[in-house]
Amino acid sequence: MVQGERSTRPATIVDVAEAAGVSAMTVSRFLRGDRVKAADRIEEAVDALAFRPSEAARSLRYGRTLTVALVVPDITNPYFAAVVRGVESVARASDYTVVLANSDEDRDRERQALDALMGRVDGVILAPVDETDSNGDTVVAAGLPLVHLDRATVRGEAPDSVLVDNVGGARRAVEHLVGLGHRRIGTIAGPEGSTPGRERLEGFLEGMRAAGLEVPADHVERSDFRESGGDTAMARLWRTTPRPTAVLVANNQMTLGALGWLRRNGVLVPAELSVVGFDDHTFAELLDPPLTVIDRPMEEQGAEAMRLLLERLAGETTASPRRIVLPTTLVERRSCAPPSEEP
Amino acid sequence: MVQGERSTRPATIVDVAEAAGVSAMTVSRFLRGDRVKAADRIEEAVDALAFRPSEAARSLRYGRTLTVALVVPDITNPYFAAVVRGVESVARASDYTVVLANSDEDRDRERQALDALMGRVDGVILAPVDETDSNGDTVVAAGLPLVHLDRATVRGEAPDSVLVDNVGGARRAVEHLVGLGHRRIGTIAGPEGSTPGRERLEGFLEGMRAAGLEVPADHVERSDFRESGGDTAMARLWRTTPRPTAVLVANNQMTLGALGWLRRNGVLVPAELSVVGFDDHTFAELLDPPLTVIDRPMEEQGAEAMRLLLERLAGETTASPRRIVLPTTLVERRSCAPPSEEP
DNA sequence: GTGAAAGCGCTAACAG
DNA sequence: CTGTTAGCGCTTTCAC
Repeated sequence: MVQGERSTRPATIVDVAEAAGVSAMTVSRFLRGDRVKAADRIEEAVDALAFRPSEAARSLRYGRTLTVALVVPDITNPYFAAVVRGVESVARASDYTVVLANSDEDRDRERQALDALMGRVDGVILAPVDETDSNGDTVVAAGLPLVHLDRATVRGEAPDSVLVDNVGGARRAVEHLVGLGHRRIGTIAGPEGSTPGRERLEGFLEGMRAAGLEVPADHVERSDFRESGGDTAMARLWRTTPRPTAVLVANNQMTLGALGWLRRNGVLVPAELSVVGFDDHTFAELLDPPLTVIDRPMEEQGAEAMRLLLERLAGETTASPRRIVLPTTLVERRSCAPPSEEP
Repeated sequence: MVQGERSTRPATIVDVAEAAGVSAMTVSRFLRGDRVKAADRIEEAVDALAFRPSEAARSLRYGRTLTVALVVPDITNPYFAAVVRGVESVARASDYTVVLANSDEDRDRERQALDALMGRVDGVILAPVDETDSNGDTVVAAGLPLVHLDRATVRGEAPDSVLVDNVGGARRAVEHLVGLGHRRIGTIAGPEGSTPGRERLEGFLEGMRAAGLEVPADHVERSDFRESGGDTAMARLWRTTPRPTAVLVANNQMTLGALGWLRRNGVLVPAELSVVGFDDHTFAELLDPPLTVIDRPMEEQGAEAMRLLLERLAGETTASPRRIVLPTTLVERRSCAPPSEEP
């Protein structure tokens, strides 16, 4: 078949019916799996004409597209890649197809993406760029089910959501460091507007309070979840006096930036500074030293989100919003050690 | 609006027409941008009813979905993230929406993804998992235009494609190393089945031949484009005798793996081994030492692919397949130095 | 078992 | 400037 040979328009169910000498209805039944006398002839005709039912016609007829959208803020983040895998694994067992869209951590892109998808999908899994935002309302207003993933929003109706225990995870990291003897612990936190940013800082502060430790203002660095942000935040943190002996970094990308800065500036981990990252990463093991992190069930998070969405799609529309919170765990590697002697 | 309030079915163009006291046709014209007397009343009705035209009906009517698919083998590779950006930037200026699918370097997943997309999109940009594969035929058979990105295939009809000068880039890397005085240069190559895998090795061998240098068989490591692959390949390469004084690694992920191994094993770069990577990476600058790489215009590659696809979609179906090859460039950082004295 | 008719929501073509 | 008619490809009645 030659590229671009679109002259012969795609075969329709009527073409198949004629070729097989039956009515369109019989072909339709055959396709659905009903027992039909002319099965053989229809099958032949389908093959011969390379017939594929028109999705557009089906969608119009059914009022559904059998497609759902997954909108994430950063496709290059391995965390979201794992989420995609989880979503797809559940979707494969259903009738639904998943399409992916990337908002690039940008509110407007997110809105555009959602706008473009409305009408093409039956439901949406969204990891919102910003908590205070309400782009998800577009989806709800269109009458489509929405599931929030990883991040909640504070505005608008709360939809179903699948989150992780960020507070507990950050607390656990602090406890680990305190257990090693650290008393001056800093953090590189995420953006205020995002759930993981807010909650991981909360957990950090809770942990410190519980241990009876003070947190000087300059030991809390606000950043942006990007590598470059982690880099500059680390630079500032290192310049404080007294400087922390350990640091919790609130996501994988920023951790890489922070470690880059430390290495370039000859700071030894963990001898001079202990580091705990948030979110595991293929990278974490390859680093020198291998990185201690707070991990979470990533694929499972995606899978849960898809399950919730499927339930909504199946019609359980009256149930009140559900909120699933998955646990976080500490993965000990070698980036943490007892603090060195006081200078 | 309450989540799940789907009881009131979405408003149709007829609902709007009635509310505004005109015919459906007039509403249709208004929506298209034509001048219409009742514009105000229609606008009001549209807002009041939260009307959104049904994409399914439009698709059926037009015979087109105004959507294209981009199918990539690894969404976590920053290279493909950049490609996505390029594709989307061109798409935004057109009427088309882009949906993303991930094949995870798996032939079957690729086929499934394409199957699911047929009928939902008007065209496909595909970065094939394997050259010897012909999943793209599904697309062509469905009468849809196809553009190959980054990787070509050898089977089936050749579609339009956007590639880069892998051979030239790899050669350039070798020339750079030879210029520094290296004579024993090894390579960690990609999978045989993929275009970049094959071509980058070709370029490497060409460069060596041109410099009059021998390449012992054990200085060529076949790997899989993954971090873990780069790691183990580096281990093997380092154990050869005599070992190379420089190495070209055929993609970004494997380079990270190789560097991880070198660091864990205390091999100093570039003092003991010079390293050139393929594909730039936010990471390349953060590494210690910053990595010298062969770079290529990634966003541009995506943009070109989308441009080719748009042309096909506009109806230039007779033009013979085009093949765009973009240049690669050497980005010198600090991972290469003259070889140390012979032991 | 099978078929004929009707309609999902939208718009091109043809009147007015 | 506006409305009427017809039909995109499919499937759900309702008949036979």
